Amino acid sequence: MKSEPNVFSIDDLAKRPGRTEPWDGIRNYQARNFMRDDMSVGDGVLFYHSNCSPPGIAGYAEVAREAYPDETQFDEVSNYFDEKSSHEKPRWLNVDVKFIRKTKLLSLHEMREHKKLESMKVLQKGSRLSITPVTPEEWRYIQTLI
DNA sequence: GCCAACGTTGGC
DNA sequence: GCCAACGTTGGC
Repeated sequence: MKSEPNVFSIDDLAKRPGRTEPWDGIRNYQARNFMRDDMSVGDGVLFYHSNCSPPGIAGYAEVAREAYPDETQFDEVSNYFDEKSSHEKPRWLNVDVKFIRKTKLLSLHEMREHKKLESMKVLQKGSRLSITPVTPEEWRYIQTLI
């Protein structure tokens, strides 16, 4: 899961009450569907710092609550407000994410040097999704690196 | 700041 | 349903 560290970093997550935070503000259907369909409580999360220097995986987290309506879509003063959404028919969802631990940064550059990671969705050309799946093989290999 | 690669919107 | 215009992401 990508986050811009100047907006919300792995350190910010560690400081939240219960070390847990709703992963709100997702306004892309594919990313929403990953949360809705493919993420369960206890699933591992790679916390990726994007739009920074250097970008890369900065820590481990886990899914702490399955997908539920994203409150920010109903908040008129929020940047994430969606006037086409309603409590009756919420359009956007989020999971809760819980801090596990920080890691040595596994930079994007370094990730690209590992052949066993070349299939990762997040490394594909043009990949812009802020949430992408990781295979068990990719997960296990990354654990040998950080 | 640039820009490639997407996703979304809306006229037709 | 097509597709041009526009907006966003995020590495560089």
